[in-house]
Amino acid sequence: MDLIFNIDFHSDEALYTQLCNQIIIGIAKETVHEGDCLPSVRQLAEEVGINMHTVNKAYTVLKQEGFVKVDRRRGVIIAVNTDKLRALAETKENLRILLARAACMNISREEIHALIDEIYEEYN
Amino acid sequence: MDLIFNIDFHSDEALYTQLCNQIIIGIAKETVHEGDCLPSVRQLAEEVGINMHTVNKAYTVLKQEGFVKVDRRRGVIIAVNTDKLRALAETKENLRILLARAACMNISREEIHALIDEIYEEYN
DNA sequence: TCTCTGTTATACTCATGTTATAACAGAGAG
DNA sequence: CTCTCTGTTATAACATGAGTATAACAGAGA
Repeated sequence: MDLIFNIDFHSDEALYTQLCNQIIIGIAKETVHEGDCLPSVRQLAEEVGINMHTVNKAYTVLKQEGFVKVDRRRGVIIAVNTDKLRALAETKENLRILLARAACMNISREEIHALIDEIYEEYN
Repeated sequence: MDLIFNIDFHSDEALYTQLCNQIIIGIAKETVHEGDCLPSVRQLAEEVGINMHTVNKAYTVLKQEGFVKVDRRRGVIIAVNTDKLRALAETKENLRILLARAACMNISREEIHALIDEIYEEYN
């Protein structure tokens, strides 16, 4: 299956951030796999109706964060560069504020665990 | 114990967002409780060395998100307005992208559950 | 050579974050 | 009533970032 991009122009999330997130979710759901090519910047820009530079920014961020790399011959390809210690630290910091909000709203630890399982089911 | 604000002027997070997060974490950790007063906008601005309007924006956001309310006599006080269904939905959506990143970096479901428990321990 | 990659440069518009100065209404204290 | 404290509002200025636009470049494959 191929990646389908769904851009919300009225969202407060930046367009390039939406692209990044959807690609990352695609990797997690195994819609795309290690070594797969992503559309060229011009192609994807045309497809979703945005500027080439916005797509390029998304790819640049994904490259810096270690999700893709550039192959002169094939373009941008999925290549996850695992820095697990750093990823664990970042995940924990992001969870800290997310769980604080949840705790304030009376969401229990058990409800969070349940949500985690539900989402991991989505990722097979 | 009182809230201690730690502002990072070099962060890419907006100053008012940092204030919001630290207050929310303070509520979750029970450093501040329902009914407690927050510093006045001018007081807090002076304390952390930023503009009054930046503090005011943080308070306005917290009010809109249902963490505080304004009492004409006492100022801004902690008052969590629970909209649990909405909170659950938002939490799940935020977890989705966070877990996708984690999954890409080979962080297992069990490791996430462990992180959750570690953080909830911080919140007693 | 032609055409496709990503990349770089420049420039413009627009929204947002932050600061600054100022003023206003409501409420408590003297 | 006056003084002083609240939050709130208005206006203006500036820097930064997001997004677009047009254009050009080097590398690689056909």
